[in-house]
Amino acid sequence: MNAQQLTLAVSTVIFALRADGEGTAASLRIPLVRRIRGPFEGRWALPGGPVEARENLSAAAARSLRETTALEPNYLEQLYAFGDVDRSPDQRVVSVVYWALVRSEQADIATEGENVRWFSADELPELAFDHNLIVDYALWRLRTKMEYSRIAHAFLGETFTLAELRQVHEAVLRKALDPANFRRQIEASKAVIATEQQLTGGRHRPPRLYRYNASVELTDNGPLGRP
Amino acid sequence: MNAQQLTLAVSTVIFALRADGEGTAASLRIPLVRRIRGPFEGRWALPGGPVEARENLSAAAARSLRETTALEPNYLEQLYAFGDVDRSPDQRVVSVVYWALVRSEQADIATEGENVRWFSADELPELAFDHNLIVDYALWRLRTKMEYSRIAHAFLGETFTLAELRQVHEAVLRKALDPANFRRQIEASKAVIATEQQLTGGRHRPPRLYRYNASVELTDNGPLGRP
DNA sequence: CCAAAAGTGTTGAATTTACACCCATGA
DNA sequence: TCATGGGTGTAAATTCAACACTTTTGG
Repeated sequence: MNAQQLTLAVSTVIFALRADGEGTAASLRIPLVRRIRGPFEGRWALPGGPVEARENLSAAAARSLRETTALEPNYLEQLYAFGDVDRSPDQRVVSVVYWALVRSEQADIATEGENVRWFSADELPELAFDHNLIVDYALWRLRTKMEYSRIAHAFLGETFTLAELRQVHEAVLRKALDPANFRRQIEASKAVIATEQQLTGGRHRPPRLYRYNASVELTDNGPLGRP
Repeated sequence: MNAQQLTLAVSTVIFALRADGEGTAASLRIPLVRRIRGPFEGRWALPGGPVEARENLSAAAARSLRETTALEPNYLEQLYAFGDVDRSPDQRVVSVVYWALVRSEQADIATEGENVRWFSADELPELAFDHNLIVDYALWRLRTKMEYSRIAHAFLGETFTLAELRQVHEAVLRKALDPANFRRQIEASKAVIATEQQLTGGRHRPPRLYRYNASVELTDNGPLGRP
């Protein structure tokens, strides 16, 4: 192996929940950056860049993410290493891809300009390289993991109502969930702790606010622990 | 990034089910190779090697596995990319690690010599680099996946009895399973097809032989399909 | 009072688990 | 015939899913 022949890079699929307009239900959105040089110049691509010699892979992912979109992820996990010989036309590039979740407030702050734009995760244009496949795989992982872990909390703030938590699940899984059964499931899992506060201002009975139970891991990654 | 500073390698955790002696229950075993140069000279390590410039990652894993142990895996899947800065003392090495399953017959053929030896997966010596962590993670993935996929078939031959299939599960999960309920679970999953043959020679009622149902994928890897 | 979402209760269905029991073979 | 694992039956326990109903607020 040899640097002239092989490059190691990181890329990140960033997910946020954002509503299109007022009153619309939130949907999964990801930020993409426009390529300013070839190959695939002008096409949209995942944020990323080369790995520095003295930088861990996850640090490289967090850095390139900060540099291109100014986002601070709430959750970051390695997705897969993509390294097929022909995935980049000129040189050989092996990309270690991460996926990240950011809070809605974060996503609003994120710079959106000529070269950074948010897209609906289910309706992407044709992207550079094999990035469509990568996003599809990240989406699949997110949806699979939503069903058996607590990652939904990474989309929410310090306190939240059970309806908000349920809406996260509904937006990601794209299906309605029974509020009564959802409540019991969450309570049985001990993933949340009830606070004494409630959220006022709605035109109905004020819901109780909950807090994430820090003694329960977001996900079980076995011996790797929190990545 | 630069070749003098960063090396890309592949390693593989290979699992086989082998009985210690006659009549003993089979247990999970993995082959390791002895390092013949520094760092960690003399220590046992996972088989692997550098990625060739014009070779896919999975091909590199299969090749290095063939070259060091002469094994042909029945199942091969990417595990994780390990790339912490300090995981190798001298140079920076990023390893894309795969895990593989081989049949018992294969494992018997496998060369065992001065520099290749099979170890019980749960009682390993102190290995080179971060390879103990890697094996622990691979074990965790194998055990997790055994519960919701059909990878157990990768340990077995063309035809097998349900008792043999159950013993694979029991050996990997290290717990006894109810034969009656196991049978119903497997039959409900449509993962196997009954043949007309039965296995004679036992000192009891001859069990029916089954065949793996090829129309059911071994595992669901979403958009990645079979790796 | 009414509408709307919060929150509780209840019931039947589906799934899991434990274990009793019959079957077919070799010795 | 007996021991042994193959294979079937069944009932209790647990979990899941659907939905009725009560509560609490704003208007």
